[in-house]
Formats: sequence, structure tokens, C-alpha cells
Amino acid sequence: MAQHQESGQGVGKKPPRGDKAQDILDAARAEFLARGYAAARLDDIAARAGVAKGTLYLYFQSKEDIFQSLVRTAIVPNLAQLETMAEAWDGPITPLLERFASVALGVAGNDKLVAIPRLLLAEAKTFPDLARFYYREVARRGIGLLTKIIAKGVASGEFRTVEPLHAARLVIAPFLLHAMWQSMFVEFDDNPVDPAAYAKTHLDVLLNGLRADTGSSE
Amino acid sequence: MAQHQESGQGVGKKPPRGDKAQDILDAARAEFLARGYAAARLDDIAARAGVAKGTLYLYFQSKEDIFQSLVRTAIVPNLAQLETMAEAWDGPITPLLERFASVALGVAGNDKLVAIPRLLLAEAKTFPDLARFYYREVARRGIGLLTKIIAKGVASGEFRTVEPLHAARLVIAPFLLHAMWQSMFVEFDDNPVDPAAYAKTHLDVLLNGLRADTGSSE
DNA sequence: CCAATATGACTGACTGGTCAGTCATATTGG
DNA sequence: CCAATATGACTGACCAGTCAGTCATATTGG
Repeated sequence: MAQHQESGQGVGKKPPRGDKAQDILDAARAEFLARGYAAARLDDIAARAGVAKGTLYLYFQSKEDIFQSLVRTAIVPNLAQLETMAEAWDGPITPLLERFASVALGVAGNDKLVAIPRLLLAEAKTFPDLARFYYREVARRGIGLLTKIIAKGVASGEFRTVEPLHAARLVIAPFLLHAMWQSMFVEFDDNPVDPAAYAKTHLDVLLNGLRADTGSSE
Repeated sequence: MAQHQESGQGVGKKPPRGDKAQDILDAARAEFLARGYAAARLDDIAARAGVAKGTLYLYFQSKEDIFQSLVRTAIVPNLAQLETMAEAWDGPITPLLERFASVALGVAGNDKLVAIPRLLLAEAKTFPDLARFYYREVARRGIGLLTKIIAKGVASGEFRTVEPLHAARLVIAPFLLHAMWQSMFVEFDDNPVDPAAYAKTHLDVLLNGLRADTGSSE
């Protein structure tokens, strides 16, 4: 019974196959997200992906391998793009940070993108290799990028003297909080914040706090 | 079935053993923390607590009940204390926020305290009741407290006009980021930040950003 | 052009191990 | 001596991973 076939529907000829591996990863993300790594069942992942359980093993070695693939493909692809943009940037830093914030706002509100770090947070102890990978490819890289940008702003006198590594964290922390809050509490959060307005307040306060114009001591 | 009760428990005589329920909860926290809820084994929890598996069921109904008890006893007890302090506070808001920050710094660096929200973040979808409980008793309450404080600062003219709910989040976000970063990456973080210095930079930038003295527009 | 044959992607019933929860028995202390 | 408390071997459900079999499609050769 049962076959598949995506034949008929065809977008053109009849590619007998969409990318099954990708279907499986999408299904896996949804299941892992909903139940956690340990509690997610391969039967459910297979069902959601529209394949039989055995098929999973044609594309992946094990449940763990599926999880790993998921994490490895989740390196926000924007990161490289942001790096290039930052590299080329010439004028004042403030608008560059504003660009960053709008990207961050999009990421923080996108459940698919937030899902991976959230899972990894829960499973970091179980998959130290993955945690290390994520640290290197995403966390350290992202913070490093921001650190350089802030340092440039400090050097140019646009910002007052702060430890750039600290300030870099201050830039993204509010987005992280927002993402976590969302994913835990959406369903029953009375008095939810408007993400765009929140981001605006954040940047407003942060930039005002970083700006060199106050004669503040210290 | 099953009943528990901590009857005698006496602090007096010579309890050959302290409060077993508490021992079990401590052991459970450690195991849940290390492996996640689903992967933690009751056998291990029992072993770590120094009791037999059956004993767990004299004190708790089920694995889920243990987890729930853990979360319910984790309401940072400081919260009530902070609420009282804030209530009574009279002078300028800035030093009050500094007090808060130092408490937050302690919490963010304490693995035992961070463990619970981290677990809950992973399991929120599986235990919506617990998530709601935590939202009401910790998250909303904590944010509410900070919101009121900020609002007072805005009303008094100490801070410029900002949405207090947003600013409240800005206060704690960097501590959350720190806690998450720690628990995921400690083992291989080259270039770790000094928590106290980081907190200092945070407050410095935030307060400078909130202060009403800049003639800045907006 | 159309059998006959070959291929391998895909299936899903099955197995073997794991673990939450039970309960008959043992221990403790009043 | 008998509750109350504690034990740990046991059971039944559950699920990751396997593998013998199916069938749609491709290839061959008549």
C-alpha cells in the first residue's frame, strides 16, 4: 500500500522525488521542538515527513545523526552575509547596528530559527560536540562580529569607552530574552510586548547609553 | 496509594537521615540537569539520593510529580524579599536597580537556580501547566516588579520617557544571556567574560541610556 | 515496440533493550 | 509485636533500529 509518488502533481516533468532528506529534517525539527530530543519518536518524524521509518535510515545513520544534521544546517546563513556587510561598512556605526537589530528581530520572531538553539540549550550536556560546534560557528562568530563593530565605534569616538565584548552581548541579549519568552509563554502571555516597539526601545536606550556625548564621569 | 507526608521529621532527635523528600529533589535536579527530563532515570535519582527506587514513590506520585515539585519549590525565594524592598524604597531608583543587578548576577551564576528555568524552557511544550505556573509566579511577577520600579523612575523624572515594560526586560536580558551562555559553553569558552565586570558595563550603559540628562530628542 | 529482467528506493512488522511504576518482602523503631 | 517505612526484583509499555520483502521504474534484447 501506499506509495508515494509525487509524480502526478508535478511541477514540470515528474521529479519522482522532492528532497526527502530535507523533508525528514523539517519533520524532525517540528517533532524535536514539540517534544524535546529524547521524547520525540522516529515513527512520528517519519509519519510527518510522509515516509516509512526505514526510509529515515536510508538518509541518516541514527536519531542522533538526524539531530546533528539539523543543528549543522541551522547556522543562520545570514551570518556570513552580515559579516560581509560589516566588513564593507564605512560610515558611522549606529545605522549598522540598526540593520543588525532588524535582522535579529526577524530571527527572534522566527520559530524555525529559534528552535535549534533552544533544543541545543536543553541538550548541550548530552551532545557536547554539537554545543562546541554551535559555539564556534554561531555564538562566538556572532559575538565576535558585533565586538569588532562596537570596537570600531569606540575607536572612532562615536561611542564612549566600553568593553566591546560586553557591549556586543548587550546588543543581542534583549532579542534572546524575547525569543525565549515567546517560546515558553506565548500561549498565555497576557500583556505581550510588541516586538518592533520593544526593539526600538532597546536600540534607543542602548545607543543613548553608548553614545559619547554625555559628559558622564567614569 | 502512596502517601507521604513528612511526619516526624524531627529536627530534634537524631534523624538518621535528613529530609528524604529534599534529598530526592536535590538528586532529581542534578539528574534532570545533566540529562534532561525524559532521559533522566529514576534509578539514578534514587541512587544519588541514597534511597531505593520504591522509596521515591513514598514521597512522590510519579516522575512528573517530582519534576513539578522541583519547579514549584524553585520560585526564587528572593523574589518576595525583593518585592518588599522595592515597595519600601524611597530615594532614587538607580541604586535600587544596582541592588537588583547584584542579586541577578548571583542568580545567573548559580547553576542550581539556573537549572530549573533551563529545564522548563526545554519542557515547556510538554508541561504547559508548569510553564503557566512559572510564568505567573516568576516571570510575570519579576518583570512586573521591575516594570513598576522603572515606571517610578520615569514618573519622578529620574529616567527619560520609555515604555517601562520594555525597559524592565532590558534590565534582565543580559543576565539571562549570561546564564544561557554559561550553561551551554562554559567548558570550552575561550575568552570568557568576567561576570562582575560585565554586569557593571551593563548597568553603566543601561543607566546612562535611561538617564534623563541627555538633551537627546525623541 | 514491447516483453522479460534487473535495480534499489521504500516499506513496516519485528526484536531487543530500556525504564517507569508495582508490590511482596524486609527492616526499623516505638 | 506491629505499624510505618524502606527495599529491589519484577513487569509491561514503549521505541530505536533492523531487514526481508515489494513495486515503480530502468534497462536489455528479441
